Amino acid sequence: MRELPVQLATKLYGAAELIADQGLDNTKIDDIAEASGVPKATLYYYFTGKEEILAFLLKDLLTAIAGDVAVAVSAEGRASERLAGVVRAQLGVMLRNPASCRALVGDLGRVTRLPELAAALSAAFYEPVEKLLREGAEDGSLRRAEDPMSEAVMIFGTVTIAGLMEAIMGAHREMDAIANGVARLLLDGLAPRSPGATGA
Amino acid sequence: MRELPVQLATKLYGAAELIADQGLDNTKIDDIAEASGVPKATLYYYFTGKEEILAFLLKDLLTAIAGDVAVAVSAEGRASERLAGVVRAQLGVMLRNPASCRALVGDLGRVTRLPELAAALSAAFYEPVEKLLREGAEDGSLRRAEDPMSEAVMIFGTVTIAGLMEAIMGAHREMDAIANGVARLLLDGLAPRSPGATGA
DNA sequence: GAGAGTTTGGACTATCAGTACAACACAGGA
DNA sequence: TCCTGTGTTGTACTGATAGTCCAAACTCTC
Repeated sequence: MRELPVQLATKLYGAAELIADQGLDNTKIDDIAEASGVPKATLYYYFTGKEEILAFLLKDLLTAIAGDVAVAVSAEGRASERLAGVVRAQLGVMLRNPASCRALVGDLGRVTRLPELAAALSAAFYEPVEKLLREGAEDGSLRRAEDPMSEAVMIFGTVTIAGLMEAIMGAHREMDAIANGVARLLLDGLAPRSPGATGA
Repeated sequence: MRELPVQLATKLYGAAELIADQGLDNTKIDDIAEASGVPKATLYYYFTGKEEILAFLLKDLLTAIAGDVAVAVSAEGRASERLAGVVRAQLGVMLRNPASCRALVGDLGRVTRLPELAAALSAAFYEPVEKLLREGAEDGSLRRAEDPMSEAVMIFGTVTIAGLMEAIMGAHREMDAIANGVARLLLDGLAPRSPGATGA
């Protein structure tokens, strides 16, 4: 992939929208060319194919995150506060670039888009866990969540990413070790337990 | 999609491997036919296309998760313990079906597979956050992590999924509200703070 | 104004997803 | 036994489109 002129890069952002809406392989190269105003021949001059175009867009997103995260990491204050800053930084970039985010999942989402899968996911995870969170508030073993639904989503995210990492890397750790790590993070958090030194 | 004979479904699992390795649209229908031993004409008799085949495989994974999670949720014990069980359940299914997991990401991973993106991700997030976790252990604002790398991964997962959810659903909440929710989960965890009622 | 790198239109090719259809298998019911 | 419906499969076909090729033009810089 050749060095990309800025002007051209700018034009490409519109393509993220397109890919987000249709999924990568329902999006024709000619569509991208038309939507971005960059001729197909030029696209092929810079990229080897549409995957590389999407990769460029995602890399761009990551670079933006990298930048903002770096700032947050090296800010003033205790680590716990800066961690909160990191969270804000990443979320900020993502919310400012919804199209790229949607393209990221959209590609995987062509499959997940099917309503039955969304329903399956909800039944498989969100509803049971949400119920669990409520029960935990009852029996006192979990704190009361102000938004159980979105906490259920985050829990799912945490477990899923941890699992994917292992599945992809080829599980070198014991399942129990992973599960304990995840459970500990979810239950106890990152703040130290005893000395009331909770950040932000 | 017609009701799928069990025998046929079984044969298809091999296809997950294929899709995981090559990504969905580098995988030809004819490849899937050959690898699974199910003739192309039969595949089209049951599925409308390869997306639906992948969707079937993922739905299968979700159904398995749903089953095991349901068991964990309705087990005996306090909610916090059962939550740990949920984590184990999901991870267990995922690690037992690495090919499907890889297919899930692989499709998105065709793009992420590019080494430069993996490197970008690492630079953008894992390394800075890992550093942050170490610093937190120093200044006492975060507990000492036994495996900062994998905690960094989980943190990334939590934030990313939360962000994706908003980006996809079309951000109806304020960024700060989301960030606070995420930060609170990450820092304090789900266990109640004051009464030493930590689960599991 | 020469020459290197870039940009573009347009025509071409090769590959494959998806379709069509006929033949076959095999059930159960008359 | 034949008949009918439901799966199953091979094969041949078509249409779309990703990706290639190339020549012409355009834009720099020296």
